[in-house]
Amino acid sequence: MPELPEVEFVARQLRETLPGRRITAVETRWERSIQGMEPAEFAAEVSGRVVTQVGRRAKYLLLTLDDGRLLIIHRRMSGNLLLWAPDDPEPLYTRVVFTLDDGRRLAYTDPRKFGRVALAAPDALPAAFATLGPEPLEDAFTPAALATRLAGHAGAIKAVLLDQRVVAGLGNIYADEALFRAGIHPLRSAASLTAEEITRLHAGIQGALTTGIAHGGTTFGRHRDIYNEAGVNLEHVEVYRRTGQPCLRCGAPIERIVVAQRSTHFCPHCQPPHPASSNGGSQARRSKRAK
DNA sequence: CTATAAACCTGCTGGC
DNA sequence: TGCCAGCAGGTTTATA
Repeated sequence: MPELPEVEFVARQLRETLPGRRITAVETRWERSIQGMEPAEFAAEVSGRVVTQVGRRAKYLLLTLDDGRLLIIHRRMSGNLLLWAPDDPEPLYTRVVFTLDDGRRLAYTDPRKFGRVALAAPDALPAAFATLGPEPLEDAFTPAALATRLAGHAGAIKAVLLDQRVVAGLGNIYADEALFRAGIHPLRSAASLTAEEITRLHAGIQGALTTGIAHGGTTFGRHRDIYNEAGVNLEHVEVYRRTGQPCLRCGAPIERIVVAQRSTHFCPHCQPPHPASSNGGSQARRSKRAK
């Protein structure tokens, strides 16, 4: 479930709460939620450590410990991190519990059990980290950088945007939103996009992500922040899960197709299938015959 | 390489 | 009301 905005929002909350706190105990309720070592070893290694920093890379949440190692959490489809006050009952679907030295606890909850918690040294990160693409909200991510990443990918742009090696952090919601903002059909070949389209896509990616973060992420099911509050970005999405509803720009009904096994939503008028001509985005009209 | 499917899991929703 | 098919924010692995 969580994509970059949902992970980033939670990282920001944890950053105000966790640094300086010591983890005094770790309990595992579902063994496979711990990756790479036995739960007992994990508990022994993590217990007693102080959290010094909170960070994020792609959809991974990174807690730096005072021995330099990283607690790496990936929520996958249904994971949440909930701050759990001493008097409250244990949250549903709790898989791992971190007890803090102020008496509060941080619960990793995950009904579907896809998410993973791991401990790793900075120079021995999980293999996936080595191939992650650029962070789309960092300065180095320019339209030219995006163009470089897309070059050579003949597949559908929607599928390419979901590839974490191309750009890190986009998932199904924000890929659809970014393509709508850019006026690009999800089945267009990534390699076929013009420089102008890539510039619009770059802006669409950043716009969709920052909007998502500003609204606490998109919740239509399970995403919650550390205080168990839902994000409200679902009220601000333009195409995701809006099948059959009128496009907010032109009124045409939003369509749903399947791309790379994922539900894909787009406006058939604002995101035309083939060429870049007759673009619904109202801008980009004249550059066609310039050459 | 690209592409598609299946696996990992459980819960929720909508249709009949 | 009850049951069942289908769907869900992600990633990895296996197969063409």
